[in-house]
Amino acid sequence: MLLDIAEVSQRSGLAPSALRFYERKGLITADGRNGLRRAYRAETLDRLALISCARDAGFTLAEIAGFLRARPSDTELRERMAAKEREVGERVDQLTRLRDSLRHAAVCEHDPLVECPEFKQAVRRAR
Amino acid sequence: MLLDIAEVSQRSGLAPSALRFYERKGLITADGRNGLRRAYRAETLDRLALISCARDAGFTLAEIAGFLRARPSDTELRERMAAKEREVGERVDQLTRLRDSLRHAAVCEHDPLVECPEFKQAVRRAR
DNA sequence: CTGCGACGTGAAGCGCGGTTCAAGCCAAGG
DNA sequence: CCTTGGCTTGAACCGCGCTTCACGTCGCAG
Repeated sequence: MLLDIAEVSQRSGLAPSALRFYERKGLITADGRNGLRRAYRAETLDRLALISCARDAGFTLAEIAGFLRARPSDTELRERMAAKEREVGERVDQLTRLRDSLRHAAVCEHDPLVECPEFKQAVRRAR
Repeated sequence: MLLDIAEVSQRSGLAPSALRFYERKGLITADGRNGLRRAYRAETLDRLALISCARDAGFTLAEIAGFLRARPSDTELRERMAAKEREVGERVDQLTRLRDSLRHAAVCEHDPLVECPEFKQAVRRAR
């Protein structure tokens, strides 16, 4: 019932070295061994998807490890998650403005582009 | 008319060491010297705001340097900017879903939180 | 003239998120 | 039995974005 590390690596898109690295950092655990080879439960794939997602979103591995240990009773952690939610929300706004700037820059005729007043204004809004 | 490095550092929120670092990387130039001290034109502050903004958005300094050199005639670069715009757009969508997941996680009663089906589904959507 | 403090330089160091390397073990196939 | 190939380990290394360090040079106040 356990998946070999090669299988997990392939299906998660993460290198075996990354899986071992995550194990050292306490993000995942190997649930068995085939000889010396690590073997993982299928749910580990869900967990890895979550980790990749959060890491892409700019969370540090240490933060992710914290959230993974979360239990409903941990109110301090809940507060940190709520704070993180606000932070992510701000980031969404900022990136949205940046995307709009890029959209304009891609068709703007100013030379250099950086001097375009529309672009500059967008940057000011994005601060 | 030129601003001393200390002034620029303070007003941009960047350490003098960071300004020198950016100069080595070709992101900014010192437009003069007061004795040995670097001095910058006021527009450098705009430029630094742009750099900070883009860096916060996940651009590498090398990418930023490329965009700063952009001229309207540089069609290859325009294409890269358009590509980056799409990329940022995807990131906005992903972060939006992540924010929604966090919002739910902060009030969810599952133990551990990671096992909440609603949360898991949100992660799948965010992939 | 003599500190003092903030700048200058190049080189080294740091934290993050891994990858790569050297050396070794193990299971399967020829 | 022996090779092959993919895993194991700890340790070293990498690229990024800076900061810190050691050492030197300014300009100004006392």
